[in-house]
Amino acid sequence: MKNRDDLPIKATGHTQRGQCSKRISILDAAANVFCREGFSGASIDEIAVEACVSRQTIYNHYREKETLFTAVVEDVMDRANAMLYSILATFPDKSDNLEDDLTAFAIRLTKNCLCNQDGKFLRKLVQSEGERYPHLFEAWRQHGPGKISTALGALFARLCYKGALQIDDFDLAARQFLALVNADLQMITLFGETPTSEQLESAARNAVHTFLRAYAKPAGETTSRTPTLAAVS
Amino acid sequence: MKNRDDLPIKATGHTQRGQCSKRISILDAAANVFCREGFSGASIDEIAVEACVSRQTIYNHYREKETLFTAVVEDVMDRANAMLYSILATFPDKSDNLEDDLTAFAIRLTKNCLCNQDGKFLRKLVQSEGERYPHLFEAWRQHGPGKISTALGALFARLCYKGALQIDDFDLAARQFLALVNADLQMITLFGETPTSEQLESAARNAVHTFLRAYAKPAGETTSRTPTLAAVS
DNA sequence: TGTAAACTAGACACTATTGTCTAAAACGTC
DNA sequence: GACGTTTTAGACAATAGTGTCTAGTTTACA
Repeated sequence: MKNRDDLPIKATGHTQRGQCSKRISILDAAANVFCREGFSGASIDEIAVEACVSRQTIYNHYREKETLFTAVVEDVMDRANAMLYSILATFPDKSDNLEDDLTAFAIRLTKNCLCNQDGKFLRKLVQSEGERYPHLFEAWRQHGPGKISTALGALFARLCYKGALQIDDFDLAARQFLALVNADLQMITLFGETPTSEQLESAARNAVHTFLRAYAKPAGETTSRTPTLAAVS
Repeated sequence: MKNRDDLPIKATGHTQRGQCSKRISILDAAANVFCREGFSGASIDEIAVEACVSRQTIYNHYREKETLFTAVVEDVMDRANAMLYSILATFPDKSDNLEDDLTAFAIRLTKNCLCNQDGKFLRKLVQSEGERYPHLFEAWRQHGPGKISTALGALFARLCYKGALQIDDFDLAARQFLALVNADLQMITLFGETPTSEQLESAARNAVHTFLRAYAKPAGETTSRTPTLAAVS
């Protein structure tokens, strides 16, 4: 709903190298509108206005609405995946101060991946259009949440090897870690709101605290609390 | 997409008391179509066909599309809330065999509330239309997930009092219990699929096992593992 | 069997949207 | 400054959807 006069700060118009900047502002605007209105609720005209671009330009770049939609989804997915792996790379690898380190990691993860604009977009769009475009989100399913548990599980395994944790099933622990981090945030994100820093921090602290209650290796012991219950099938 | 010849088993047409059965089949069909297509993607004609009802009948009962939508949402919310509280009433109140009892409870909860048709509908619709109709879903926010943590928290408090658990913050524990139960199911439900019984059982077992690792009171002890870390703000 | 209500099918006006086309304008580059 | 490309604004047909209206049919019920 931006007026075409108040050019946004981020290069929109004729200042940047023209060819590329149009595509970018179209993708950005389309992501916003698709996220806000859903696929069928979004109109090309609305996207054109929000991108400060004529409607015809959109049709020049992306043949039709559906092409634009898939381009937007792929663009967001790429960005989200890149961000996700860059955050995963900051997983703590030493085991002193584990609670603080894990909490800080959880905050980074939620702030930059789960609760940012791209995360919100993907959550909404997968939920509302996932059944209609199964092939489109298959990549996300595979490389996004599908891989994140495995990748995170491997990182937990490393911590485990260093003796800090006691985990039977690494992937399960990773899924539960993510679930716990989300426990306090779901209600907020479900309504499209963005959690405050305080909420993110509190959620992360609660999650890590409980996670460590379940999975931390007791101080001096080597065999400890019911570790033989052979989790999972 | 039902043909009007193969009258569904559930009373649709002229057999039941006519006045009410039309409303019901309209609400049912509308719920399906809204859930499948979203608000703007759903067309009245499509709903009419799926309800085996003429379009005019829909306009007779519900003045316009938006009225129908709110009626559908309220209908589903009422049903979902009733089911939720009836399941909450089956929360285990004795502490022997706690792991099995909690697991069975978690299965009941997921099967009948979180993963059934109404649960899917609410998740999708809150996500896609929640921002557009904040007033409409406010009731759900309050009485649905808002209350469930509190109610479940109180039930955990009872178990705690009986000496089975050791919990600092009951509401937080309740949120985490729900989050853990969902940990293995999110990927499935996110794409609109319905988990199998095996998946529900496995998810519940994993969740309860970890939950008890974090919150079970160690067998003989009275003061135990780091209980003084004063959870939560 | 008769009456009032509910329902149906179809036509209808109106609006919104998609996607195409065209001529003019702006732009980058040499 | 000239050239080719990109962009723009607007008109345009085609389609789909909403909501209204009407005339005829079916239903419920007494």
